[in-house]
Amino acid sequence: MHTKLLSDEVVRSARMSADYALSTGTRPARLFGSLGETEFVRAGTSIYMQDDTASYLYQLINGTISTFLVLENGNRRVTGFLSDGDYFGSIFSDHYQASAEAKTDCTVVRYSRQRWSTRDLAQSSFGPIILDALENELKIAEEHVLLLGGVTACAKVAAFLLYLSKQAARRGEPANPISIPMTRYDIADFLGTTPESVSRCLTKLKQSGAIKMSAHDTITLVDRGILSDIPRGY
Amino acid sequence: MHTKLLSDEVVRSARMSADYALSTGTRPARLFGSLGETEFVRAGTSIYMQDDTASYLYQLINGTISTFLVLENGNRRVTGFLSDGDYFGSIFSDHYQASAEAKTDCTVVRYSRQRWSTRDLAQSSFGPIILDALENELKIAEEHVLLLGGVTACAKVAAFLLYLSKQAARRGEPANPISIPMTRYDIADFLGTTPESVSRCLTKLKQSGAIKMSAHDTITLVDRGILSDIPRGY
DNA sequence: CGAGGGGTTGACTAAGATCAACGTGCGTGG
DNA sequence: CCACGCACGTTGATCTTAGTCAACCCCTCG
Repeated sequence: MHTKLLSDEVVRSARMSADYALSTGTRPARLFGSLGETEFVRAGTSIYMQDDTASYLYQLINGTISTFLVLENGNRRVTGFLSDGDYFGSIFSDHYQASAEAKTDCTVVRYSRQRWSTRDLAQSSFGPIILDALENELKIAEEHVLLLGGVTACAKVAAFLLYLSKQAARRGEPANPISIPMTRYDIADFLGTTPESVSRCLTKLKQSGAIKMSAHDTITLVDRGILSDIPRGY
Repeated sequence: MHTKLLSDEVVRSARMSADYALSTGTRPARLFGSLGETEFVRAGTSIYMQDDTASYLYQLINGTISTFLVLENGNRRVTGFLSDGDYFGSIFSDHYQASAEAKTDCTVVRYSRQRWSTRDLAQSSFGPIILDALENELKIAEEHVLLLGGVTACAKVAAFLLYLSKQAARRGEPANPISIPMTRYDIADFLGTTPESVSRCLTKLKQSGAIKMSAHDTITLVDRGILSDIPRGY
């Protein structure tokens, strides 16, 4: 236990980039510095499948990725939409708990887990970075719980739009005309509703003037007050 | 960075108890060995409130605790029901993200966070234990997402009963006549439904022979097959 | 040009939220 | 010790919401 896994220099540079990124409000650009392999993934491509051996730990550098799982009854559940800087890859498990799929063209850094286990890495000087990854995963799940707990479908959809806007702001993009890289089916499976309901709610929000839709995948948030507090019989 | 915070002896004993507990299928009895203060909490008592300064990190030794938060619109969301061994107390934040309340008489160990931050502790020899706590928090949130994503209210309630049974088995209690220490309101706020719906679903499950209720807070799971796969028009 | 996938809308239906009444157990105070 | 209040639980009646089935539009791609 507590073996020295990596050279101090590599560790220092990785930490530096992480600190820098955090201080500027964006996310660290690299997980393991030069140790990770950068990979480019085309939109619509699968990155890994549920139950596969978890050979890599990933960090998303650029783009949007969805993670989802298929239940025994055949239902699909989207467990998260990942944004720049997010870590993914079932950090505690030796098999992927969900499938991961690129919704846009993406850049990811992947790091082989063959040689070192996550727990060993956490013991090494990389501990703080592993902690960042865990904090990240936890925040995603907690945010998801809040969205899923919403009372009406419209409340969920509105909260989801605000969530996307916050994600965009986090990675330095303008928070207002937000782009929706995922399909209505993805959104529905994420929010625990149906694509039809998502569509209807967007229409209602559009009619009430809360949002504007320039295209199916481009939405402008006009009145955040309405979005953040959808009344019952909206 | 990486200062030696705690004596090796204390660390070793804490690790030993954690390893022992994990190997027997139960949870570690103590987080920080003799460093934590043991506290007894009466049923119905608040342990801490949302937005308070997070002075302590907690581990539940015995009993059931619920964590919940109140949204701006006044809605309450129960974010988790904690069981023996579970860690809680907003590990990454300096203010509690939710309130915590004892549903039964409880024994907890609390550890002051005044002197050492969580991240510093993770860097110390306690790293593995902090990792356990994080893995624990993550599992709770992921489980919650699965329950909340359920299609019908009855499916959620049935899944919730199986979840409680699994929790009971984890802490070595018999998995079958399960005790329900929380109210229907708590369950409803946890599952994203209403107390009336919870009650109705339980009645249906009782009528179909899937469960038996000896009291409001004692349920026997009779047919787990029914519970694990509730059809649409149940 | 046709096929297919995603998106929207409409009509219908079923699930569940709401409002309300009532029952039960428990604790407190007369 | 009993009576009362109160919180929780259950059940019923009603009505809103949203899931389902279906048609149609639009766009892209072969």
